[in-house]
Amino acid sequence: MDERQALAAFAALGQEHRLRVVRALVTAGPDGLAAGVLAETVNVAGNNLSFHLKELSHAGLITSRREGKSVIYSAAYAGLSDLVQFLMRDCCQGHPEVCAPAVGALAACDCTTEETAHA
Amino acid sequence: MDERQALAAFAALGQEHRLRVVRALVTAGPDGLAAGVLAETVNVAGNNLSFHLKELSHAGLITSRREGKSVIYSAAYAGLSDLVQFLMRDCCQGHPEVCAPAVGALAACDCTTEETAHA
DNA sequence: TCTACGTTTCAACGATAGTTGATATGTAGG
DNA sequence: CCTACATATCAACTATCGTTGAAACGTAGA
Repeated sequence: MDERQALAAFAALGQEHRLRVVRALVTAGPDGLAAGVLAETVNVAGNNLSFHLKELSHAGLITSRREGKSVIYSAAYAGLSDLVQFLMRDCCQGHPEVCAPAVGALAACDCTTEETAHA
Repeated sequence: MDERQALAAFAALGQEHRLRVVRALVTAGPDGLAAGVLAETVNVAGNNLSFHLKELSHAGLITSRREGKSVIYSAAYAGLSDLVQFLMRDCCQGHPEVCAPAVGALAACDCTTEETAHA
C-alpha cells in the first residue's frame, strides 16, 4: 500500500457515517450487508450512503456484489490489514518493546488464537 | 476508545502532512523529534505544522515534552494500538479465518517475535 | 411492457478544514 | 534587560467535503 491509498483510507474512516459502515461490515463478516440495510443501520439517506459507499470502495476498504435487486457490501479485510501494516511499518527501530502494545491490541481479537477460537 | 475518539484519530491520519508526521514519529521511536525537525521532514511551514501537531495531540496519537527551547514530539503507541483495536473489534463472529490476514499484517513487524527481534 | 423496488448519479447549497501572514508566547544567552 | 531563536496562536481567505432533492438506472415480477 502506498501513501496515497493509505491517505484515502484514513480520510474515509475519519467520517462518522463511513466509520460506522465499516465497523458494521467488519462485524457482519464476509456475508456482508445490503445497501438498504446499511442505510437503516447507520441512519443515513440512501443516496447519501451511496456516495459514502463509493468512497469506501474506492479506498479499498469494502467490496460489493450484486444479488438480485440488492447490492451487498462487505468489508475488505485485506485492505484493512494493509492499512494497519502501513501505519505501523518500521515501528521497531531496534526497540521491540515500544510497539509491542500495538501488536497486543490485535491479540485481544479471538482470531489470534486460531486453534482455540470460540466454537 | 470510543467512537468519537476513533473518528478524531482517523480524520487526523487522513491528511497528508499529519500522516507523514505520525509515520515519521513512529519510525523515530520513543526519542521523538523536535517540531522544527518535523517541519523540515514533512516540508510544512512551522505555524502550519503547529496546528497539525495540536490536532494529532488532541486525537491522542502523539505526545509532546519541552526540552530547552525545543518541543519534542513522539508517537503515542498506546493510542495507535487502541485505534487498531477499535477498528477490528468483533471481526471474528465465529469465523476466525476471516480476519486472520489483518492479524498477520502486524506479524510482519519484527517486534511480534520479541525474543528473536533483530539485535 | 408496465410497475414497483433498490440503488446510484447529478447539481447546488451550506458547513468545515487547510493554508497563509502577522503577531504573541516562552526560553536561552549576552 | 534585551536580543535571538523556537514554537504557538489568531483572523481571513480559499478549497474541499457532506448533505439534500430530483432524477436516472437496473432488476424482478405482474
